[in-house]
Amino acid sequence: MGRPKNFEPDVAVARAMEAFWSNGYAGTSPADLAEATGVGKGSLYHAFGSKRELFGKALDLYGSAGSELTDEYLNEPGTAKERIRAYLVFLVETDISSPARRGCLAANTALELGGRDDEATRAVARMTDETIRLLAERLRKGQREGDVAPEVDPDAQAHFLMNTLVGLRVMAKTHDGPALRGIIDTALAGFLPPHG
Amino acid sequence: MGRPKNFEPDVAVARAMEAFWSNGYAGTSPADLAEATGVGKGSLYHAFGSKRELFGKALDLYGSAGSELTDEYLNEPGTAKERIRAYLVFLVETDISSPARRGCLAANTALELGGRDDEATRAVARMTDETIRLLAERLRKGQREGDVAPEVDPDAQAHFLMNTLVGLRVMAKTHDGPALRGIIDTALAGFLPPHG
DNA sequence: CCGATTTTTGACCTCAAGTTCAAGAATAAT
DNA sequence: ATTATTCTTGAACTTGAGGTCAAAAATCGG
Repeated sequence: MGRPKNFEPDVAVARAMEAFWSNGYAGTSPADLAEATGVGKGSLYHAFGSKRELFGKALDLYGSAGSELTDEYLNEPGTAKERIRAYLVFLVETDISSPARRGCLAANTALELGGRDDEATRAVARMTDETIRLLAERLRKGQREGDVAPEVDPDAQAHFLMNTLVGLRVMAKTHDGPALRGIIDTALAGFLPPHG
Repeated sequence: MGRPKNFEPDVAVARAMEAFWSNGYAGTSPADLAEATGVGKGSLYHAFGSKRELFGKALDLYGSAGSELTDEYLNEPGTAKERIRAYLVFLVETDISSPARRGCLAANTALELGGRDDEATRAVARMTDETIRLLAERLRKGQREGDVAPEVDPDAQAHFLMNTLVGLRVMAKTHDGPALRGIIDTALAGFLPPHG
């Protein structure tokens, strides 16, 4: 009972996520959030408690949407190397095709809040580790299917790829498509094919 | 003539840089800057005009100090691969040895201000390109001295290394020494030795 | 010592961030 | 209808950010 909500909390979180993504945590004010979600400031506080809690929900959403997307991308038909390349290229193209250059919410958060907000830092660490896990899993699948050399260490390689990915999304703020695609090529060149 | 300054502007900029580095641009208030520099708020405004201008000076200082350090590190005796590894290890160790985990001011700035502050974005891009230049130069020197294979493309490799470096400094916010050192190993493994 | 000039100091101002809250509106159960 | 409950709205509050300014202090040339 009680008066029904005027908005879908999930939608509001999704819109808030976009706002935080574009402008950072500190750079997004309650007024901005009200405008982005179409929900009154008071209602937002009523529903979510605080800006920080809303941000927490937004981060969670980003994490689950991101790992879903990663999973789908990596497991489409193709070799591990092909799929990983496609994934990296997709992220880079997405980044640079928008003039906003908002990059990766997780990386942005790591740099903005890292060290000063333990919970946010841990949330980012979890997302990162999840992506690393998906990459390592895909590499092992590649080894089973014979398109990744058995001497490749999937965990080490996955960590390295994650690092490359993070780097790319930061460099997307300052560099252009050709530079970024070149980096992808170089990063994947050291990636041993089988019987190599 | 006129009343002499009570402080060394260079020192104030250096201290301001530390403050911005630790807390970000938005996270550092004029009051914080006054405390960090030991200079009154009014004097800071008198001397530097605005917080943003002071930040500009701090960024410049970071850039010149950084490229000096990079240059020194890369050109100590040793092969290109040895020196580049030493450089990466040094940065990572520095990052994780401090509990503040402040990372790289340039990367922090790229993510905090990238897109929203053109001048800051360009400043970061310049620093990045300068480091890439130094790396490429060192690789060419390695080719002349015979410790880097001639088929290596110094520019492409330098871009890739820069990207790895940026990634490491972001991941230093969330991951520990062993993980980061492992990434360095993997990144450098794809680096072809001569005759190879 | 007297201006002229430059710097310091601290009070002051404006504005927005982040939050709270009282009053009213919408619903369901009785 | 009444009540209990939940949500909305808009005003209001507190705090600090970012910056300005007038007055005092320190220096130098004459």
